[in-house]
Amino acid sequence: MATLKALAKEAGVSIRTINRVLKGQGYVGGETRRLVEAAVAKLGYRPNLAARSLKTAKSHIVAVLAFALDEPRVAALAALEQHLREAGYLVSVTFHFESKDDAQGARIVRELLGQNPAGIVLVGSGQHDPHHLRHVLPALLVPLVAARMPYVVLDPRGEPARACDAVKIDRGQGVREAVLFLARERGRKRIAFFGPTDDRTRLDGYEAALRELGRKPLLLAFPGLDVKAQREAGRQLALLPARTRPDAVVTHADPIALSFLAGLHDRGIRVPEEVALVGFDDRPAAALAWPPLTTVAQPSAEIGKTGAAILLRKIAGERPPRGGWSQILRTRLMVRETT
Amino acid sequence: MATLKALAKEAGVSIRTINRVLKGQGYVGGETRRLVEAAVAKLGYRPNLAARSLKTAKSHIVAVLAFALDEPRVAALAALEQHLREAGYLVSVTFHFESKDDAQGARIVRELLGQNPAGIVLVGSGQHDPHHLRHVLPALLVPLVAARMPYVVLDPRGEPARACDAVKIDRGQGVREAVLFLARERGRKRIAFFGPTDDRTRLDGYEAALRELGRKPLLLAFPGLDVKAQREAGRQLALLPARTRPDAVVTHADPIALSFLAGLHDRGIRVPEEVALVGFDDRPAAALAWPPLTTVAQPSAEIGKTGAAILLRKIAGERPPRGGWSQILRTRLMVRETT
DNA sequence: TTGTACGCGTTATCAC
DNA sequence: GTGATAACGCGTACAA
Repeated sequence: MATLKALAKEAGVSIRTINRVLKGQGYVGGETRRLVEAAVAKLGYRPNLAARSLKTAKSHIVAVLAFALDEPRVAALAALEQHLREAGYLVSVTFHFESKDDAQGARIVRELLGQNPAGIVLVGSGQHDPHHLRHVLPALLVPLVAARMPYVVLDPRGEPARACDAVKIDRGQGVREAVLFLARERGRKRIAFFGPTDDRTRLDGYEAALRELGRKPLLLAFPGLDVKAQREAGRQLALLPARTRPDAVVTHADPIALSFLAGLHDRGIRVPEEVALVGFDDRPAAALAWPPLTTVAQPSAEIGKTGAAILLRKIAGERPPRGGWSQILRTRLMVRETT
Repeated sequence: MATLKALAKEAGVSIRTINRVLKGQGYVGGETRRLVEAAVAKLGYRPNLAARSLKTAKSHIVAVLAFALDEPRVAALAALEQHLREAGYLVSVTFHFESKDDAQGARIVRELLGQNPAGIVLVGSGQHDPHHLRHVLPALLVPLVAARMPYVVLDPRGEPARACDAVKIDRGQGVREAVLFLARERGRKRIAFFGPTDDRTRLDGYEAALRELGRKPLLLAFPGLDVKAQREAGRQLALLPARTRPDAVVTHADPIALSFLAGLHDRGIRVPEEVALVGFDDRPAAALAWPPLTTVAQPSAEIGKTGAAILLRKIAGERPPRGGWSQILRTRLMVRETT
């Protein structure tokens, strides 16, 4: 590969001059400039980034540590990458999907720190993993903070046990809007919630909305993340007499909504006529369901963009703004055919 | 960050000795070794990878260029990353989702080459993009080959117009197995195909299976990738008299199958009793559909693993084996409730 | 406006 | 066994 020295020889000028032409700083004679540019084109010169990094003591790599990547997260990651690329950074991705082994996570963070990246991005866990929020994520943050490594967490899906700089989604607000939509636009009277109860973010929104409506919360028993059990829960709904049966169900996530929906179909309950249904996340499966699932969409592209912006400012050494770096983004209700 | 020099000072030995201890090559006195190890632990020494890359003229980065990332591809990418990580490489990812602009693709490849990565991985387009296979992908391969950059294409979803080293899926075989399963295990008599006809890979498998069965192909008119039109096609099926109506439909991909399924539901056609249905890819939406969709699964983890193996051997400078680097992997039929 | 020379941290060659 | 030391390619202070 061509080096600056070879380039200087080819163009018959000094390295310093080449440098000025490439950086576009300072004045260079027009003829000299043309000579240099011709040499660059001829030799196909590319700066050696390792040498540059060594000299400037700056890494041009931002490391992403991903604990789960469903489609909304991939979209967020793509947006993040695009913005960081425009700022001159290369994005590396390390996958750590089996989050059960806490020690391995620590090892991976150590390895990432060993790469001396300019910053680190953590992309939160999959759907509903309290263990991750309470133990895994906080443990990983400690060495980052200790090393003063600029970092940002993308959508931790809940409240981590340790305060951190993150781009968050206002899930409570999303659920609240969905409930109010069902009550006001669709005239539903008995709006239930189906999902884990140890994640307060969505439940708070649900309860807030019911308070606004002057109604009592209606929590369907949630059997856990087992798909078959969730489908069975949908079937059970048919056993309730139509008069006391919920006429709308807001769920914790799209997969949960779709499993529940399958149970409703099994028993011939008509959706949305008898029971309306709302998911959360707007995964591809939601739009492809029958009927297409109304769901609360997270602003994936904005998550990535905001995360990139925060990270770049932290890398630049800016002081945190009042209230800290974290930002909370709004969701959007995607109305389809289950409501 | 601690350097070798600081380490040498701390341990009271020369840099060369430190190096021997860290690399474990040559003999070092036991006492000296302990001294060095203590210093490493105390200063938290991490080798500067930029300096190492500069000296060894080897990059430790493998660049991935992704044109689309649905869940099966993310799984493949995760497997690829894990294997490359074990081999000491860092995986960078560049997203290029808007593949319409061919010039931008070329620019991104130029930029990636500018990073001087050890190798490059191309992760193929989304579902059914003939333009990508005929023009975009071949155009991107040219500079890679010209620069003698080790590369591998992960699952190009069809046959690119230009021969390339790739991990491929035997889609034809997958479709063939699905058809034979429907005929032999499920006793279906009129098995139709629903999907684009300009992609021969799946159609060939379909036709081969029907030949084996001594039957005539039955191609449903395909309206293109518009979801609503696909759903309408499902509705149209109801208009056919039950005696001539297909009793099974094999489709080109899961999203297409699910849109078609919605149309069947709209008209009250029972699945699988009246019409069986098979998808392709095993996306999350397939398992979450009602009824859960039988589909042909691609071996995502194996795709990633195989891709990593090929790339590592190309990076190591091995000569291509007889028949070239490319490998074709088998699919697996996931039998669920639509058959 | 242009040229020279040094140092970044690592690796590896060469003497001792 | 161990210690100096040169070189990788780039960026820039300093000199001309």
